[in-house]
Amino acid sequence: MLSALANPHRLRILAMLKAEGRSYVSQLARQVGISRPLLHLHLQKLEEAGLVTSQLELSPDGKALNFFAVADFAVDLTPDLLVQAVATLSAKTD
Amino acid sequence: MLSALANPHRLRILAMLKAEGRSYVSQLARQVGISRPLLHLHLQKLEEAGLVTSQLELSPDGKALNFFAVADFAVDLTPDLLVQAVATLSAKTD
DNA sequence: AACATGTGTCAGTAAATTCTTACAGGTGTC
DNA sequence: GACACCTGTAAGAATTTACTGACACATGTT
Repeated sequence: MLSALANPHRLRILAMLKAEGRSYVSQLARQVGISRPLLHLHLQKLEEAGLVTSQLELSPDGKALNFFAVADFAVDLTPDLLVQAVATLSAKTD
Repeated sequence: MLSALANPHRLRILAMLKAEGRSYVSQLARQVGISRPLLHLHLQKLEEAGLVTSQLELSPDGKALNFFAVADFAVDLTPDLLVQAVATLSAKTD
């Protein structure tokens, strides 16, 4: 999840989605100013991290649009929380 | 700062420092189980991000030891905060 | 002097990410 | 059918990040 946030493009995508409320892939690509395949990749990572949600819909003229929106996350980033996170990742008995 | 946290080694370093209170480079390298030059690199990134602090001291037998400790940070990771962060990074007038 | 401890840095390589280009499929309109 | 939209994926290039091994320097002990 932290690696998903460690990228300017992805932060910009989140900001844009937050501003727009929701947007579909091609439109969002134009808004952010990056290619559609690249956006698709970033959206994948964001969705895997649970930071955005997708919802496939049909427009009035029958086209399939994949809408994305920011998930409602809230994490208190402190040293203590990171200690817990590390315990989760590695079950090493040093 | 987010990229500094987006790495298992660095999270482990923070966890170890939090557990030990403080530690110097060579000792910490042994504790975490990575090479000293590599640890040095990670500590650099952590310090640049303001997540750790360093303090050069002299041991009783005259050796210069560089002690590190975790900084007392607290960030509330929410969509709204990220929007602010993006505004800081890019002053683009779209 | 040779050794063990500590500090840092630099060059080259390995690996992971990021990005582009090209492809393949869908529906509706001219 | 050709075009305009939309969707996805996959291969290869380019870039960034991570890592190793060697070097240089310092102090105290054998």
